Order: sequence, then C-alpha cells, then structure tokens
Amino acid sequence: MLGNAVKIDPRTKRTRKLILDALIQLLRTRTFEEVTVNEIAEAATINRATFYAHFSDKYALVDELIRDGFMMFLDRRMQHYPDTPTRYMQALLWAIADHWTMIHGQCNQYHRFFDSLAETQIKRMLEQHIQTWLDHYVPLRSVAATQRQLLATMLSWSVFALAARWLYSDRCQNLENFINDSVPLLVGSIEALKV
Amino acid sequence: MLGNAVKIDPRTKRTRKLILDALIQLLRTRTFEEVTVNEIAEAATINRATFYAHFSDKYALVDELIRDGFMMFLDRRMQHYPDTPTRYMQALLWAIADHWTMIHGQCNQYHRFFDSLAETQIKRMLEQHIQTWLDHYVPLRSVAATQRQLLATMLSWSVFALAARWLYSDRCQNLENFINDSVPLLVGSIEALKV
DNA sequence: GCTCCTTTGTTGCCTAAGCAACAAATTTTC
DNA sequence: GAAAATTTGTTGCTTAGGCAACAAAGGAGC
Repeated sequence: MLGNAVKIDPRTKRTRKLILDALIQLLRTRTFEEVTVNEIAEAATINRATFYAHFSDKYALVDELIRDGFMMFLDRRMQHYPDTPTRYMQALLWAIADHWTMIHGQCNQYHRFFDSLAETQIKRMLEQHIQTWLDHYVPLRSVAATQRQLLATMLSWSVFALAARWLYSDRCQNLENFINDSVPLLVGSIEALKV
Repeated sequence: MLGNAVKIDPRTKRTRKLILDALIQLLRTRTFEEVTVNEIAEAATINRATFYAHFSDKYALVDELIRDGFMMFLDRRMQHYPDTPTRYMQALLWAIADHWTMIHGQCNQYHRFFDSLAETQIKRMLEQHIQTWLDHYVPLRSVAATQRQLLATMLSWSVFALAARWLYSDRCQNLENFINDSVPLLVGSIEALKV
C-alpha cells in the first residue's frame, strides 16, 4: 500500500529470511522457550552476533514471525475487501480462527508465553487492517478521524476477543453458528457511530 | 578422505550453494546455453560480481556442479568398495549409466557442449576413484606407482567409453547384459599387470 | 555496412556478516 | 547452596558480498 521506496540490502533480506525460516523449522520439534538463539543462528547458517544485529532477542523475532505470517494470511484471504460490514467481520473471524489453528497445528505446542506474544501482534495487524477498511469502504464521513481510530482499536480487540473465546472455550460449538452469533455485535458497534 | 582442515567462511559456503542450486533450478526450464550469468545471480539472490568472485564463468560453474553431483552419487553408491575387481567395475558402469540418465532426466536437454564438459569432469572423478581403489584394494605391490597411475587413467577412459557407448548407441540392449560383456575387458586390463 | 541492445568480465569503494573474546545472567548438577 | 556449564548480549576488527560504472564483445534488426 505505502510506496516504501527504501532500498533494502539484499544480504539483509536474505539473512532475515534465513532466520525466520530457521525458527519455523525449529518450532516443529521444540517449544519456543526451549529454542535458544544459538540454535536459531546455527540453523540459519549465520553467526549469533548477526542475529542480534537483526533482532534484539528471540521474542522480537517471534513478533515479526507472527506479524508477517498473519499479514500474508490475511492478504491472501481478503484479496478484495468484502462488500458489506457483515461479510467483512465474518471474513475476519474466519481468518483468525483458521490462522490460529494452522499455527498451533504446525508448531509444536507453543506455551502460553508464545500465545500472548502472538495475540499482541495479531491485534496490531487487525487494527491496521480495520483502520484501512474503515477509511476506504465505510461511509462514516461525518465521523472525525480520531473517532475512527478509536473504533478501529476497539473492533480489533473485540474481534480477537470473540475469536479467542471460540478457540479456547467454545470450540465444541460449530464455528459458523458462532460467527453468526458474533458478527451482529461487531456490526452493531459500527452502525452505532453512523449518524 | 583428506583431513582438509582449511576453514571455509560460512558466507562462502552459503553463496556457492545458492549459485549451484540456482543453476539446477534454471536448468529445469532452460538450456545451459540459454542461461545467462545475470539470471543465475538473480536466482541465487547474489550480485553478479559475487558470481565472478566464485567462478570464472558459467562453464566453471557447471564443471563444479557435475563434479560435486557425480562425486556424491558415487559415494552413496559405493559406501564400501566392492570386494572384487569384477564387482567394482560392474558397480562403476551401473553408477555412470544411472547418473547420466538422472542428469538428462531432470535437466532439460543439455546440448552437446554441456555433455562434453560433463564428460571431462566425470572422467576426472573416475580416475581419482579408481586410483584410490587400486591403491587400497588390489594387490599389485610389484607394480610401480607411476604404472598404477597410468592404469587408473586408462581405466577411467575405458569405463566411460563403454558406458557412453551404451548410453548413446546400444541403449536398446539390456544394461545388465551390456555390463556383463564389458566388465571382462576392464578386469583383463588389470589382470594383465599382475606379474 | 551500421546502430541499438544485451551480456560479459573487471574494478574500487562501501556495507553487512563472521569471529573471538568478554562480562553478566541463567540454568544444571551434585 | 555453591560450583560448573550454558546462554545471553555486546564489542572491535576482519572479510565476503553488494553496487555502480566501465570497456569490450557479441547479436538482432534494418
């Protein structure tokens, strides 16, 4: 979206990718807390000092991993924004649920710590996505920009909260039913702002 | 075999592998003559100048590709040397035939030029392999070292000649029969040197 | 023939990555 | 709970790789 014309050194790109891939690979057999920076560097075929030149620690790394992963996932799912708030919110809930189960499927049990890091990043990405969507597709011209930002923040937390509730507690319930119950609440928050 | 304790910079290792892999990938869709150094560098995500720091040109690259490939192939096939000259020669012929067909299978038609480069490298590897084999496993103590070297040279060319003949002309014939016909000639050359 | 365009090697300067050694924190082991 | 062993960040110096610009050598097209 943003025409970031900042040229990145190809070595930097390659190294970051190597590190990201290394972590993904390691998480198939070890827990996140078990993995050491040493192992990551080794698996990435880079020097440990180089790791620290890119990430302050392994938590910063996992932040980026989740962020990139979820962003790509979302982009692929939402090539063009759904045409109504209802459909948009449905799509978001679907995406979060699928992404979460995918992550937990291919990475050997993450431990709570990992989950909370992931949650932070995903909410951040959601807020950004919703913000753009609000700006482009919802006619709330009468609403001030700051109001929209607050709405985006609130919605991102709400969406995640609902999705997390299903993931952790209500998983026995059918996902589609759950989504149908949840979406009206979210859409309601938006409609409430329309004058 | 040789305890080469020369430490190689990990960047060098990685770059060489990237270049090798890039060529293999490109050869799936293009002919060797069609591939440019530019494309190789791009596919390897390295700079063109870096390519030239490693290989004088793409012919030197393919030399190494074949050499490494055939060496690994041979090592995997001959974990322990077969116990008799007959079996050793059988194994060699088998290996060459299989390797050749494998190469031509996964790389889109190589053109004659490629074949002649490959031939040179394979014969070189064969000579080295045979030399070691002669030194360790054949009791020709009475024969001078220079004589052995000559024998190794001759055998490498002979083996390749026979294999190539089958690959290019006699492919209709059953490989096993062909090998059975050929091996006595090779073994004969060795036996002739025994006093 | 001629031009235009691409590919090829080469060079000097700049930047990212490797290394070794370090102190500080953490975990393991007995 | 003390000693031993890992792991963690950090640092200064070395080296491989990126970049841009160059001359030279094909090709393709007219």
